[in-house]
Amino acid sequence: MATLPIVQYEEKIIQTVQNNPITVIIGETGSGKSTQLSQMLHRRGYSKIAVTQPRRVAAVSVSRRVAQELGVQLGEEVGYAIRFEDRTSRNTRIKYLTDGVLLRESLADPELNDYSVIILDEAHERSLNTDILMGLMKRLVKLRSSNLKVLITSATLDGDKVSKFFRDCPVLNIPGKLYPVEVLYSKERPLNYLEAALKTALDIHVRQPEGDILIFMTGQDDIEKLVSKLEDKVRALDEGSCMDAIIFPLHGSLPPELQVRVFSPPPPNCRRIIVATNIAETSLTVDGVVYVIDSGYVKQRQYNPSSRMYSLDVIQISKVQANQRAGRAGRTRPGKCYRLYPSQMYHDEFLDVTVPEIQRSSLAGSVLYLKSLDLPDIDILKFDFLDSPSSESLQDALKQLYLIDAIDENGAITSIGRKMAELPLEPSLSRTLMEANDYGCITEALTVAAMLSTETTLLPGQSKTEKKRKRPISNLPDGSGLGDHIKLLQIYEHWYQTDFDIAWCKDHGLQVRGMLFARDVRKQLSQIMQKIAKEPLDIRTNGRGGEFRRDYRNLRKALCVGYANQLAERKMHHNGYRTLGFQGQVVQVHPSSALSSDELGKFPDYVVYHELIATPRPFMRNVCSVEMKWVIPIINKLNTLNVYKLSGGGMDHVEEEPEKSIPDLPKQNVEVAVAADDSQSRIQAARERFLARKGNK
DNA sequence: GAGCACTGC
Repeated sequence: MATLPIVQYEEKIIQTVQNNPITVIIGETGSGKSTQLSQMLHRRGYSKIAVTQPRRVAAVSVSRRVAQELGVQLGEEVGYAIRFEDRTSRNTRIKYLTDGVLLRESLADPELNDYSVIILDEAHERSLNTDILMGLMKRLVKLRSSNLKVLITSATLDGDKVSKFFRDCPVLNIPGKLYPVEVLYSKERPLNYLEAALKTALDIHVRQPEGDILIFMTGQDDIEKLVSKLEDKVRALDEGSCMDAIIFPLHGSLPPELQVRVFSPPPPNCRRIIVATNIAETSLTVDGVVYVIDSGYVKQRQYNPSSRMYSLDVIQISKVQANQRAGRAGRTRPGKCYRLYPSQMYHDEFLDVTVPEIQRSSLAGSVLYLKSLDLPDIDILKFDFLDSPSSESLQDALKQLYLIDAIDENGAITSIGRKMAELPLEPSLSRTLMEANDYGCITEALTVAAMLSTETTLLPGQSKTEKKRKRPISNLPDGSGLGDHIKLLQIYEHWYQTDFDIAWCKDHGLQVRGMLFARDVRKQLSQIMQKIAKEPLDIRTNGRGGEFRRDYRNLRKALCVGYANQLAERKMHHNGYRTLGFQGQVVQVHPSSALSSDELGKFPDYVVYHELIATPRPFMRNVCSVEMKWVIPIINKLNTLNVYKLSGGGMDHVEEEPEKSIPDLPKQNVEVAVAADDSQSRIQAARERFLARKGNK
């Protein structure tokens, strides 16, 4: 432990922290900042220290380590708090927690008076929550100047920029413990990065001394292809001409038991080749990697506020990401990084830093959260972000919140909005719960919200090989044809009737992890709703299967109110839909949907959707049938919407055209690039470069 | 008739 670089800087750190409200600490991987900073400050008598982490596993493992170093029992002086799990006590002085949990705590106590020190760790990852916390901290140190210290720690964060943001606060640089990594570039732009990766990996395997290879690809598809090609080629090598090789795929949708294979040591005289997504960039650290092959691409989800659509695009990585990937080769000894692109491309085309999540997400939830804090000195549109989201994105959030009654026409939070903010859900679902509470279907709405919180984990997990097998399983409920929300509800109720039987999930092709998660979420939501619930929250089933013939009118009505910002109207003569409000988008029901058509083959006239996704064709995912008479009041509300008033008059530029709920001519094309919006256009440019390259093939 | 990177309250 004594060898950690940070230890030599203790005096300097303590002095700086004592003399300044905010300190930025730049410490590379291996500097020991995550485990040591909190202990140093604890030794100097700071009474209670919070350390945020962007990931749950990190909060748990780092706190465990610190408890061990201090020789105390986890949960006593040192503890952690993550969703569903609080291992702290009255004695806890050093508390590791996810940034989301700290945000929740600040809802109950906006001044966070429990803590004398708050450390935002891994700030360079720029998670949505960390960014919001940075904005809040800036204001909090003013309010609590006498008794709060804030530390922002990061690996590669641009120290000057952050220092400037925090009124020129001091920046301390702590060296890391990484070994040197030699970076090698391709001479040419790759025509096909899969082939280039294959060739490079074989080359390393045949010519280079021992050491594992880590290859960064973009997704499951690429990974599976590359793994099988590598296996073929390695098998074809002459016996004894080089050491053995064993090849592992590594990505998020891999079952956990296959993921952990990369942590067990390889057999002797055998090289491991790990083909991974971004998961290996930060979340999982594979020991023994000496060679990194970097495709230069990443798959990233982004939100476009002008079309209100998500897309999942393959884009060029940033320089920061490229260097993070390279660093993965130097954790145990000097390594090499092979970049499958020329250095000129790295220097001229790659963005310096990754576009932060706050500029790639829908902000309805975050804006509602900030509104609910009731900070008198904060105007949402002028909230001080390290990197501000576009005004378009903030306007989009305000419009959405207005349509679901979370804020009034002047942009002030309503009493409904206040209750919504307490629920760890997207605003449309929290609004649905509020309405369901009045319609006597809260227990069903809780289940729907919990099931939707798990998203894809619920769907039958099928790998490539299983895909061809025609699903023999699946006598799962079908949502009575009313849509996916109802189907999810029925599935959960079925599971409930089996007493949460794990085997039942497996038999029906449901992912056990996802179902258990839904159960946890439902429990948590019930606890929060308990205070205001008008009837029991426990699941009610009559046990005779009769409930599956019901029409779920009240629940669908509640969904219609909750999803007032996510409504679509079927086009006259076919099954395409146009979204209602702002800029109508032409979209289709996702083919996996449980929604059924009538005897004429027509879908219902109106549906609500959980999300729009361009893949690249625009689809509504998770839809539910609603009735026209429920929709009319929403259309009326849409027509009275005034963005200028919503933003409290603080909007810099106002659209000249009044908002129309139903455009005269539907827009056929999705607008992707928004000239005024820097982050969107930068993302788009990165994407176009990728597509241009792809076209070269 | 499509296909999904990674987190998190």
